[in-house]
Amino acid sequence: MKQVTIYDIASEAGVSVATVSRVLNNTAPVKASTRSKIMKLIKQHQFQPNALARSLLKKETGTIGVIVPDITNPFFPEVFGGIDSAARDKGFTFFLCDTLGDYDRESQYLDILRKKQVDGIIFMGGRINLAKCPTELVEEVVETAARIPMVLVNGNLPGTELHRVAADESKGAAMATQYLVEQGHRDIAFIGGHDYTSTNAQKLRAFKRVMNQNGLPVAKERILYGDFTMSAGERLMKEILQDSSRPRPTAVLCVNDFTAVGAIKAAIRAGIFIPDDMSIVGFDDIPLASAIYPELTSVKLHMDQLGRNAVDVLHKLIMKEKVKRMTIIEPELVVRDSTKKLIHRE
Amino acid sequence: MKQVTIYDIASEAGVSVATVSRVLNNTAPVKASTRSKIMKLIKQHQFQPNALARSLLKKETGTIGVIVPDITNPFFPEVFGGIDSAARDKGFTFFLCDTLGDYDRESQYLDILRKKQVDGIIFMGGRINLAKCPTELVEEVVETAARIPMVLVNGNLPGTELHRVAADESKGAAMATQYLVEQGHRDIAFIGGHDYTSTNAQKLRAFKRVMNQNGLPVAKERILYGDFTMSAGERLMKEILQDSSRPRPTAVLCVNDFTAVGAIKAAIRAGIFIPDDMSIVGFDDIPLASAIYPELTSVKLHMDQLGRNAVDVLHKLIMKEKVKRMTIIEPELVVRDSTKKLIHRE
DNA sequence: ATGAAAGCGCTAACAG
DNA sequence: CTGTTAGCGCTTTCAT
Repeated sequence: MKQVTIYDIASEAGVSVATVSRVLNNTAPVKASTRSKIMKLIKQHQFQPNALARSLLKKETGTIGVIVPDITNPFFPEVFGGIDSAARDKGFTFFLCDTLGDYDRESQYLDILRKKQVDGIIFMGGRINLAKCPTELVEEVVETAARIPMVLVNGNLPGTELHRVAADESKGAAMATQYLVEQGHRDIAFIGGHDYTSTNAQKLRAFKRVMNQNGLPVAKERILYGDFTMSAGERLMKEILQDSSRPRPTAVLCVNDFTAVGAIKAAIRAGIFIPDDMSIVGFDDIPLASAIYPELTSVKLHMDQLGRNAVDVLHKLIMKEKVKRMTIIEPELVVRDSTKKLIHRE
Repeated sequence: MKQVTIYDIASEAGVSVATVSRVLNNTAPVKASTRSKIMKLIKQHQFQPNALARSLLKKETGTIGVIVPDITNPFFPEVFGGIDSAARDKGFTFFLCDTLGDYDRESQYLDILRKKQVDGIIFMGGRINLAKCPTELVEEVVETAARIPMVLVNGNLPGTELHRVAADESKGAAMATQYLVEQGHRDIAFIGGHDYTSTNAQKLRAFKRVMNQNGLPVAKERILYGDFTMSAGERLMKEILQDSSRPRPTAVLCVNDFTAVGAIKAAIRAGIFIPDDMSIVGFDDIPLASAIYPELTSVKLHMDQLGRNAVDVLHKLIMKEKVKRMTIIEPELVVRDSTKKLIHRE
């Protein structure tokens, strides 16, 4: 089916393309009768102006590129939801770029998004979550950001001036730890993720700091590393339970909800009651957290707000308005049923 | 920062734009020395050809529009993952259009995608899941599909010739029901979704049919309707448990996993052990299903395959190759820990 | 092997 | 109020 253009409409209406363009964009007054004649033709032919041609000229596409490491991980759809709800009324459409955390794919997408002339980029995951990101990878991002407005969500590239929106994970971990301590827990384990990620580093540091401030020791055996998955949570919890060299911890802080859910499963399987025998805290508060039984106590990161704020910042960047470089979202500890005051047994 | 164009590269290299275009696309032989000179300039300026201009000319954008009703519902990221993995190597990028199940937004996106000249559309959710879809809504889709290759995923618009890829939900429901019956269950309830959705209708019909075939009655009180959410599952399970007019069913078939998870929670809270006191089957097999305790027996719909097959069909449509109008994905019953053989107590 | 020039469909001066 | 025209950045004949 041949694409109908503004020329077809114009000639059929007996006017010039300029006039058609004018009614299309309401960019100048058009005689009512001409206008309605044109409108009729537009309806009749189901004419939709070619956005490529328009964008080519206007140098704006109304499109935002959203880079995520794994859309299958509930964290990111939640953020995306926030992005969408904040940007759709501004008329933006989204390229969803799923990188699978692969740096090469990130690079490719950065290129593609430039070619496609997106108005802005929201970058999540992958290289911006590394405790130490290789210089070339940083450079790439910086160079793209020099040409296209960009905001990093929940990540960082130290040494750069990139705009960021992030949850205060360190504070969240501190809150959770302090809460557990106040519930009477003294022997708390930390089930972490990859040690080369900044999120793991931050949470672990905060955990240790708060334990310290409370005069509580953290044995080396109490720090476990995994890969942020449910099965890692299961495996690590099993490890903890099998360690017969010491009594089991009365509480566990997990690096994210997946890990916590896995840990809970392993515990229940081993006949340990949650929260009676052991308290468990997750991180992120993805929908899963309140879906399981017992409902998970978790540090809510307000993923939707993360998305919404990212759009705010990005939009200002696009409009060349002034924005502050860093936006912090306050986390919130959501206490549910997986944690409990410790009844000292002696 | 001024966008650098093919003209800048050309003039700086002392050649014509045609030559630059040729090295860019490898579309005709270029003298090695010229080529390398150009390449160098491209690298140096970080030149990326403007895809809009190219697409305007070529009449293809390498972009697919993916319409989903709710990216926050794990079902859709899974499908999207399949789409992505099948299409990215073909060089496609994706517009993710989240409609929130709102028909107006669906219409808008259909328009936007046409304007943006996408090469194809994958349509999920909303109007294509209605048991009876209003004619105007059907028309819109048909008209779009007349201009842009489109495939409907897990939905249908009866009376149209649109291409579809769908899981056999009816069969899935039949399998699950038959399985429960074979486990000795005779009093089975069905916790459904909205009665105006085709998915609910299909599953319910299959459920009743199989019960019938086994000579088992289905009391009216055993069919409950909700809205596919966890809280509906909770509420409906409570309702079932509070009905003192009859013994509680020994098994429950749920319209989806969310509902099942909610039902399980309500049951556990009421002191009912799953699966010992009651068997529960979910539908879809989203990741959540295997995350909870007890792990949920569920009808796996192979969401990723749904996505992959949709891309296959769409790609052939785009290439104007022949494709069959309907692709069925076989469901699979995944038996886990939420179901159990019924031990008759009398 | 390379260049000149004609568009792709649209918008935005500039005239009238 | 409306028409003419010059591009936006790129690809592609058609020459050379």
